[in-house]
Amino acid sequence: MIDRETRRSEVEARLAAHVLAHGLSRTSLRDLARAAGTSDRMLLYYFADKAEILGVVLARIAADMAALLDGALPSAERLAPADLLARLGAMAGTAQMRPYMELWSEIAAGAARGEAPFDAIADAIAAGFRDWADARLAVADDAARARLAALMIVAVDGAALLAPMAGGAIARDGLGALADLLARYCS
Amino acid sequence: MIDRETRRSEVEARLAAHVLAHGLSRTSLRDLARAAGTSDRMLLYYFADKAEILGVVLARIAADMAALLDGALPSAERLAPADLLARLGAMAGTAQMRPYMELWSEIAAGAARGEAPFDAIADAIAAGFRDWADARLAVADDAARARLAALMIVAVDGAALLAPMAGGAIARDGLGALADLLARYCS
DNA sequence: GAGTCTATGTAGCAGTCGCTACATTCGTAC
DNA sequence: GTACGAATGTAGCGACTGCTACATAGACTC
Repeated sequence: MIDRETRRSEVEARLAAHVLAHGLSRTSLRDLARAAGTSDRMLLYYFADKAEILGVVLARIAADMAALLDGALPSAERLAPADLLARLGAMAGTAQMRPYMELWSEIAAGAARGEAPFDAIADAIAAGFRDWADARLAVADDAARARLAALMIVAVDGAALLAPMAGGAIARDGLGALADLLARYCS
Repeated sequence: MIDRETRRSEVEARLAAHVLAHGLSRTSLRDLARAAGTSDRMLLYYFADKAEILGVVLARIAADMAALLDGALPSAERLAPADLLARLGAMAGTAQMRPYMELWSEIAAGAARGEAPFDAIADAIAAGFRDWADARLAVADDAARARLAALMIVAVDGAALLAPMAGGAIARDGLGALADLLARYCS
């Protein structure tokens, strides 16, 4: 027999892949179990209940996304606002990144209704986003940098939310207009 | 007995109020019926099935929101980008407007997964937003105005999505930073 | 080999879901 | 009054939900 913790970790990884691919709508215990190659009975052996499953899985996905972001743009180099926005916008449109953004908007919508565990996780993810941007902006003044970091996140999240609509035109035009503004501001 | 169309319209209004207040999570036929003061049996007498109910109700809510926006800021007067953003941001934070924005993020999340009827409705709402902003921006060049309108919508939607997180700080700071940028650009 | 603990299967409970068959009441036309 | 169609109630179906009681199989200790 295989060690429980090892097996649980494997299951966790498969669950994360499934949730990332299919969102939060198809997450009954039986669906999740099928995706993880086990039974609902075993899921509730590894985890206390469904809420713990979602919490653990979403936390893992958030960590994966953070690692992906860090890998794509190391915190060592700092960019001008317009450049960082361009990089962010390009990354958010990537096939690799899109599932994360779609899931993120689902989590955010759940958090808006105050549903657990989405509210806590959404808070952590949003703060992570902002810190990530703050650490990569080449802006001397602390307060100004924090505000610009917030703007980056607001714009990219808004674009992600609007990406499916009107063929992505609104998201594209909005980010483009902001990039123009930022370029003017920095020169 | 009351005329069927009259009764159906009354039910529709109550359903809209309920969905607006509670979002899409508590929308079982029995929940909806209770909120409308009728029975699930009667809902399926007025409407073909649950999908039609949601479609009709969401369309009605979207129309209400459009009317609310028009009433708050008539299309007669055109504003500078920074001013329009300030007005939009202030309105989105209103107690009257918040339920619409929360529901909007739920609809957008559903649309991102391609679920009917959210995809079609989301498209219509997003286009309405953009046209609304476009008709109120005091910018001479058509292309530039369209891009700025898209930016308004992207920013306000991003802020709405992030409003529940970190006490609203990210949304507030992001919109503030953008307002500064726009003010500088316009002067 | 008996006893014990962990891992897993089987079966099912009580509740909710969308939806429907059937029966009944009511207003109206004749 | 009677016949009829429209409106409404009652009851339930089959599928799904999260979760659990019970049984079993295997590994380990003595």
